Amino acid sequence: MTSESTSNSTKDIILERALEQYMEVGYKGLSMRNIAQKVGISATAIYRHYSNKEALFHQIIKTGFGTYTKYLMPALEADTAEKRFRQTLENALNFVLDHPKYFELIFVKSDTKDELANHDDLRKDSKISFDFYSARIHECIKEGVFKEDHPGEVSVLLLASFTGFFSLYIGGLLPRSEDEVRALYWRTVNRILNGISIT
Amino acid sequence: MTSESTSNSTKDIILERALEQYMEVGYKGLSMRNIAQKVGISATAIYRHYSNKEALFHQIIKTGFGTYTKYLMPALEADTAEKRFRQTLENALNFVLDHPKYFELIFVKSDTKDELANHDDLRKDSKISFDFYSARIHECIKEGVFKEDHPGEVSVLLLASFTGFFSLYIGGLLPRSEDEVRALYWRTVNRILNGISIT
Amino acid sequence: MTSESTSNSTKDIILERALEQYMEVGYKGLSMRNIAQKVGISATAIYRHYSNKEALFHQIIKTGFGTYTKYLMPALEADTAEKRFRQTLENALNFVLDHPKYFELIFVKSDTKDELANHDDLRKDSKISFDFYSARIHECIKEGVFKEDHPGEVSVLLLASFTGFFSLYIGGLLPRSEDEVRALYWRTVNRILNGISIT
Amino acid sequence: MTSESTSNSTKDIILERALEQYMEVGYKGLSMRNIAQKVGISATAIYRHYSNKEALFHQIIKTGFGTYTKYLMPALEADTAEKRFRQTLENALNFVLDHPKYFELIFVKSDTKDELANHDDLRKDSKISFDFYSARIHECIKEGVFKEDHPGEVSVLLLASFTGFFSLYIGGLLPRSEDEVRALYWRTVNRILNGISIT
DNA sequence: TATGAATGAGTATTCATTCAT
DNA sequence: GATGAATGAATACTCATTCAT
Repeated sequence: MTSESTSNSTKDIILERALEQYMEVGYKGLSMRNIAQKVGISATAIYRHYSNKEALFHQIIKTGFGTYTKYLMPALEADTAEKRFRQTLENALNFVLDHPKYFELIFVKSDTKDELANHDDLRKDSKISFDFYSARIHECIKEGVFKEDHPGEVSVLLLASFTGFFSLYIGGLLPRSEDEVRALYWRTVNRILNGISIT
Repeated sequence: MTSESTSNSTKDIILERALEQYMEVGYKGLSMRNIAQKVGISATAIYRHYSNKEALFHQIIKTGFGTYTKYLMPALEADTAEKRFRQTLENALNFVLDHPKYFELIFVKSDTKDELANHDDLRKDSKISFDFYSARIHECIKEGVFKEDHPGEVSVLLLASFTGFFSLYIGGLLPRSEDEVRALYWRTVNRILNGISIT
Repeated sequence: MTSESTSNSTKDIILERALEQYMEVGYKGLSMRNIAQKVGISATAIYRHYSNKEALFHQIIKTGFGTYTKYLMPALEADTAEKRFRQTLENALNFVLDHPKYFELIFVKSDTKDELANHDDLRKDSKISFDFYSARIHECIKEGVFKEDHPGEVSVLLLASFTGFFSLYIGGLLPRSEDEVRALYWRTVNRILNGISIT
Repeated sequence: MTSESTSNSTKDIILERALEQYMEVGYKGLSMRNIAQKVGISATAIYRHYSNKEALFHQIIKTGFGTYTKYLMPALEADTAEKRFRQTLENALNFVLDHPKYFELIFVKSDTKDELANHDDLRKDSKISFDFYSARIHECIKEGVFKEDHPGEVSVLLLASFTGFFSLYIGGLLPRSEDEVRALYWRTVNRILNGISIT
């Protein structure tokens, strides 16, 4: 129960199966019946644990953001801004490789946006992870690791690049082997940091 | 409304409303009833124009790819590799600003991937636009506009960056004003080309 | 146009295709759309020729009875009761072999019974063919070809036997070759006439 | 209502009403809505008991064959081939009088043939009853009850006759009173066994 | 905690038919 | 004679949810 992917209670198993099914078919395709079948309980048993479909979905997103934050946070333990920044990139990569479905849920699925728009608590969770990223970049600029530049816009650039990179990975357009993806990731990071054009 | 995507036949109106609704709720949420209601015809009248829901969706995607390609192609008229590359970026930006829903459909929605997986004709359409992008980058490397580098990996970087940038825009995380987005886009392009770190 | 199975007018072609489709799927499965498609005209064009689905079906049955009667009648030309009886059996067999679908329509399909129940003209057509049969049997008893027996009950026996025989044939439970069926038919007729048990 | 086919569970009631409706309108005309209405439950409640329309129809046929077999089997207890044969005829008659709709379903309806063609288990059920019939006839020939004759062809004759007789009964062409039909049945049986013609 | 029965709204789709052309 | 567009009713089926047990 303390590990982020293992759990034993029926409630947690429902959540896991629901996440899996959601990633396949989206919110509208998410079916209490189908989840129940995968869990091995009756459809109505779910209502013992979640008051309705939306409450269950809400919990899926909440768990996604929580897991993401758990991955990012340890980067704070490094002792320089650059190390904290690079560790954040490493942690984000690990998150995506470990939980591609959560990444997709958080960064890609539009259902999530709708849910964010309507629920303050989720918006707060979302802000935490975005801000973490920005803070690392601000640090780097402040400490001279990056060129003197507009911190918000550099954040945009990096966030866009990494989100895009992961999207390509999720979409199956990058090499499948984890080692290859890791290596390509860091080469891509370096290209972005150093630029690709001649002058 | 004055843009080139407007048309008057019932068939085209259905297509437009279907696209709109698809972007809100995905394939599973796409409802023939609902489309019909928005168009102002009976639910079954749609079948006069599209044989079924999937045929309608297929046409949505096909039109999306077709429109995208129409935006990209004119870049070939420029007379240097770099100009063709920059014009391609410009055209892609215009496409996203003019047709954000088509962008989302093509680059983000997973339903589209399923459809691509099952239909050769769509896969061909998809390949055309991806290859166009790659070809521009290869040219630039070959002609010394970019550093000597692995062309495929530079493609990955650029594709990831722009896809990510547009995703942020679509997701509402960038300034709304078109002028501001355009300016930010080009500053971001330049940062990627030139790098952001000091050495 | 004078032959019972060939015709050229659209009206007749519709009738033929409708009969074919009816035999496959029954009245409820009979579809104006589907008939039209087989004929090669639009669904609504049928209404130029038949005022609605029931009128079309009515004509199918009427044609079926008419054709059956046309097969039976020539038996009257034979010069003895027994010859007329045997010729009637021969003609009925020919009708079934030539038009198995009409046989099925007339003797098996319950939709036909419904239609008969509601339409006097069809009931009259039906009576003509049944009476023809009975009349041949009455003749045979009267002229001593058959044992002195209850004519109505002998009719029942013969009608049951031949209807049943044809049903087995239609149902695919008898040999397929026409020659074999013909031979088996006559052996069966003789067994019925002569009995099968020892005493 | 006091007969052995009545039962009280919703599942069984659905089956009975479905059978009734099927006999009126055939498979295509069989409507889940309509069955539900007759049972007095909502249209969708049926799916709690039968996974879909075909599963329900399948069960109808299966029950029909099962019932028929239950009627025939006790004939085996008689102690001579002739008695077993005559008892089989008696049992078949009882089956038809008790369950005319099942008879029609099994021997007449073409939908059943389609279903048989596609489902091994039903085909097996069907074979059991046909073989039972044949076996009784073979016995009779072997034991000299019938003339030395081709057993398969005698089977055809008898099967055809009785199927045809019952068809006439079902079709309303025979006397309605059960006693009269029983008497006519046995007179017809005797006529078939003994022949009707003079020589 | 869990289940089975049931419901009512909603889904895609087919159909006979009408109407304007 | 024929068509294409459209309609409204009907069909099988799925779904979230409630309730009694």
